[in-house]
Amino acid sequence: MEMRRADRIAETLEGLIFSGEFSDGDRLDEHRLAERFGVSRTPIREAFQRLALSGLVEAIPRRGVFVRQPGIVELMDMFEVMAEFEGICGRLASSRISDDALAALNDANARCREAVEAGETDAYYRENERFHHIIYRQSGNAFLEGEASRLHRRLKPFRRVQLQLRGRLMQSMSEHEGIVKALTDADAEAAARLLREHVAVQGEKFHHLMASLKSAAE
Amino acid sequence: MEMRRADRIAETLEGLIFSGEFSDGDRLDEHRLAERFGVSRTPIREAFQRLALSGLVEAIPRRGVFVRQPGIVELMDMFEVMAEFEGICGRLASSRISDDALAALNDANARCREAVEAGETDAYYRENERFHHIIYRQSGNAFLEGEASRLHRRLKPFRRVQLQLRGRLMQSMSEHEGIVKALTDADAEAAARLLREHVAVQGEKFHHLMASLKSAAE
DNA sequence: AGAGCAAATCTTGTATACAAAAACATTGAC
DNA sequence: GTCAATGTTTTTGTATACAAGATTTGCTCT
Repeated sequence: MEMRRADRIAETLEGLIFSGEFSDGDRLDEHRLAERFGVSRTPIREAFQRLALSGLVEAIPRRGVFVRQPGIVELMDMFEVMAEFEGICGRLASSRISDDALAALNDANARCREAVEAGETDAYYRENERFHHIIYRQSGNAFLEGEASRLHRRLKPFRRVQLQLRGRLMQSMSEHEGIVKALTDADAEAAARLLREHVAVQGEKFHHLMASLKSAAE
Repeated sequence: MEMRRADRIAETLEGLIFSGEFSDGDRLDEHRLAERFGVSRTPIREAFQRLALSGLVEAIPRRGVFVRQPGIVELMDMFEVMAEFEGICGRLASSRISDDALAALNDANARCREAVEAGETDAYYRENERFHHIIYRQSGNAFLEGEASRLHRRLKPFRRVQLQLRGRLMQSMSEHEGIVKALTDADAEAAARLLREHVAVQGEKFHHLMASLKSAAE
């Protein structure tokens, strides 16, 4: 099956939720969305199931589907797990990583640096993502790679906010370099620790996240 | 939404796949299943989506859905991640666990011991599950708890095979006791290490898993 | 007889029609 | 005026009908 149409709709809806067009608690009306997308209710419902499984909406039987943005507590939990994922990937990758991948990491990092110097947040964001995906892949565990990618993707909109923190880009950059060094030296524990700390939400990052959530809730 | 009917069907299908009625590569026919369950194709398709998201079947567009049992490599990857999950839960729980939960763990362990002595594999299996779920919960991270439970559930049929290993029950028991001790002492690193090793597939366990997979493939 | 093409058949994906349940509003009683 | 009960109206869940793509079969041509 798969229904390409439903897939496209799911993606679009995801975007609409992230962009804030639909916010927490909103009910998603099948009829309205069907009209809006010019399709019947069927593909809309299929799209809903996708979103429900990825946790973006909650489906209450005989009531409808509701947008469900994670609260601060859930978000912190998710970041905590993400940090652990990164750490595990790093630890495993430190002994399994290939020379090509190390080169690719350095390459991604170089582009990151260019983006920072040019002040291009979007470019930095893109290369940062590439950097992390390489490490997931080099964990040598396809299942872990999938799970890490899934959660990374889910946290995307919130991380984006974080990276806009002034001065954060530069710090993030230097952390990347430490991580590459640990991986190059095959220092498993250092790679795990640095990656965990790189992603962990603490200190100033925490307050910034709180603030962004509050403003989004208005 | 949620469709109670589709839910029941998804569960039933899951059971049929685990029980071996449908095996790897089989196509699941919508018409046939609809007839068999006495419903229309719609709920069957909804059930398929659930199964696809939990990874039990693969949906190929315009081709159909196919049962997709994990191979040995994928399975090892999943067990590796499960071991890490357990370790993380243990590390977090060691500082967050409540006295009530510790009592519950001891209780579950006592029942485990009874089951071992009575030779009741099923009872042991049930209590073992309870034991682990308590630890997931006590990680104090609801998201982590959910992810760990999900993977635990997915690996259920394979773990069951493992526990039938002669003498494994006894060893598993003593490992449980070590874990409870580490948690009681709030020894984070010991709890993490013991739980990781408890779940990790290595040595004899690996060979047994291999053998069970081969026999299932026939 | 075998390869290639075309028509028929089967299967998936989508739309619509229908049934049941929940939300809503109106009416009536206290 | 408020609360409850009942009837109306949405809205979800399911069935069926229809359309488009894939597969298979059989025919033709070499």
